[in-house]
Amino acid sequence: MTVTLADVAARAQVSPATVSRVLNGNYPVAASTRERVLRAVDELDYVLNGPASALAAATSDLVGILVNDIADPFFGIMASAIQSEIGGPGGRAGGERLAVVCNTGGSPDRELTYLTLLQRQRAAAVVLTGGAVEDPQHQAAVAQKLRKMTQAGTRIVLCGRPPADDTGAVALTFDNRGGGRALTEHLIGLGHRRLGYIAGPEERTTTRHRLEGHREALAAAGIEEEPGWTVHGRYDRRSGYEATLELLRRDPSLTAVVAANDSVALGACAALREAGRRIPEDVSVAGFDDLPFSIDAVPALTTVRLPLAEAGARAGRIAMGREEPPPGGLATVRGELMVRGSTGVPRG
Amino acid sequence: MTVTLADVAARAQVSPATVSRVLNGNYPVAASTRERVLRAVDELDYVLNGPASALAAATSDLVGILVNDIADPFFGIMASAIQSEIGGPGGRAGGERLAVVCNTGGSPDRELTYLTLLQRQRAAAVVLTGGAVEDPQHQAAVAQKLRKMTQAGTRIVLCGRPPADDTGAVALTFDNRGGGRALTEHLIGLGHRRLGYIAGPEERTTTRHRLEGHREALAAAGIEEEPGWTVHGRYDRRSGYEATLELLRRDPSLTAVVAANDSVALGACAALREAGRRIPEDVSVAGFDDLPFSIDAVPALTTVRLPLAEAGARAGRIAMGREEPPPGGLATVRGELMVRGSTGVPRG
DNA sequence: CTGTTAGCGCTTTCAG
DNA sequence: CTGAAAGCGCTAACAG
Repeated sequence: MTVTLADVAARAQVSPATVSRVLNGNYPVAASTRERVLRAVDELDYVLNGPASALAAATSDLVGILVNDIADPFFGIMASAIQSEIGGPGGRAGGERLAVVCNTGGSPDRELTYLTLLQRQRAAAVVLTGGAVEDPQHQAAVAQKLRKMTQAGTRIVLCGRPPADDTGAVALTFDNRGGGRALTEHLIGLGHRRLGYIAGPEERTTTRHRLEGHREALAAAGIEEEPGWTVHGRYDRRSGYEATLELLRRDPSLTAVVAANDSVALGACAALREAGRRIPEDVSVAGFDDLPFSIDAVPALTTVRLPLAEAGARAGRIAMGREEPPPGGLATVRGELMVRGSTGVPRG
Repeated sequence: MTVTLADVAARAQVSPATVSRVLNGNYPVAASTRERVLRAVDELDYVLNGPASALAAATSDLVGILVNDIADPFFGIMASAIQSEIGGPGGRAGGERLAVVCNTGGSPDRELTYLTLLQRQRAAAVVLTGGAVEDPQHQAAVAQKLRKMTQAGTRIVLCGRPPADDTGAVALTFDNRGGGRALTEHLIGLGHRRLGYIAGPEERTTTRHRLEGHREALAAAGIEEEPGWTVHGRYDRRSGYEATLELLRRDPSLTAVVAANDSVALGACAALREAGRRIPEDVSVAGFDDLPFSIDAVPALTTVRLPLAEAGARAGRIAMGREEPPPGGLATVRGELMVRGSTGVPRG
């Protein structure tokens, strides 16, 4: 029924091995023979059987990209950059790799299952993006899996994710703590003393690091955080909206709201506006990430720009072995404070 | 070196066949035997070899999702919904399917290559999202490939993409033309007579249909479009910004700007504001899609809401054979006009 | 440069 | 309910 390599060989009057060699291009073959084989492939409309070749060669051309939320541009931008570097279709010739992005939805279980699926497929490489869940049991399970996979020859790169020790994984970490501190220092520098903070989900490394940076800045300035100034939520707009309403209820005298990321900040702006507060005259707002839409907010959002595309591209190259991993297998990627219209001097 | 099914069989003192049956759960096995096998799997830390089983079974558990731009939430939202329905990890038990999203970047070549890769992998199903490129040669190539894949047993669903005849593919199409018309009718109803239009890339079906809807509305109202009122660009913010500047240069008397999508509309707003035009007092702006950030624009964006998540979920279910395809293999999904602050009565 | 020869690790009849 | 046997379609030594 389906055309196999043997059919092509028969038609081209060569051995299966030769067909395999011209298809893989990793072995010298006479030009005339190649010609003949290629013609046969074309005439028969032959399609290589991926599983069969992966089985025989004991490797596959799959590269996995794990993301927490594919609908969030934060991950989309990284995924896009990673993928453009893994030499997938349209990339440089030869390596026809299938970049597969897997959406974990932030669920530890899914993360593990996807890792297993990728392990089953004998993926050539896997890039895990974004913050990790801090549950020790889960982290141990992931670490063990990563270890197994590196041992099996799969290259693992963490992009925007804290390092996983003893796993053989290369990590490009974002300096969330430093960024968070810079942002809050900026606000304090403007004169703010009463700052609300809308954090992400409790158990995420990203959440914790950004919050810690914020608190470091507060502590350094001798500002004591009052209970109720921090609210946890999800990394989305709606969460920012609701959290801001809650913050306003708890302490109407806040002069600034720092959000876990830009989407949350946008939700915060909406809530503030509805509550009749002007930005930044009454309340300053700051985000994190500097996603494309952040500059379009009115006023434009003060935020910390993370070089998502650059980091993703680098992760992709490292995953493909086309770039040397950083010394110690760990590099920290810094963010850049982008001061825009949403933050200003507090009133009064 | 690596643990194989035979090792598990030996350890559990059963035949490889039995282990296979336990693992696939599609065959009666005595509870005690299953128990023993499962224990052995655990103790040996066995991982099924995906390619080997795909080869032997002649099918795989891969489901492909093709998107034009993974960094664009338009696609991210659909991909996320599709994936949640294909019973991937975290979904209902049993089917552990690997949903792989492939980013074509809008390139016809990549699209074809990814399709081939998926074909190679003997993907169980493929969902193609978003507009198609209109080049006849490319469309023929895609159609032929899709036909081949359906013949080989791969289920194909088009989501937000026009139907591909005679390919056996099910299509859930967005009513871009109707949405475009409704939007422009709304503007005309407000009193606008001079409307600029920022279209997407020339060769996309989505672009053409939305533009046609716009022109239908113009024609129905007896408004003659002046040359220069339409500019083509990409589906991103920057493009909207630049196109608006161009539109303003060509005809400063325009009272409304209709954008190809919400991102473009945001760029248009930015350009307008910088040019000192108030929205909507001086110029009304409308988008398309109703992505999450659109409601946060100031003023909030008038747009056409497309039920991206619903359509994606349905496409996913159809791809998995869990929902009956629509009659004739074709369903049209309508958008809903969302009138918000960015459109108003023209001045004067 | 090309053919021959063994498998890769699993599933699946077909018997028991 | 379980085992034995026969490949699935390809690649990779190893000879020539």
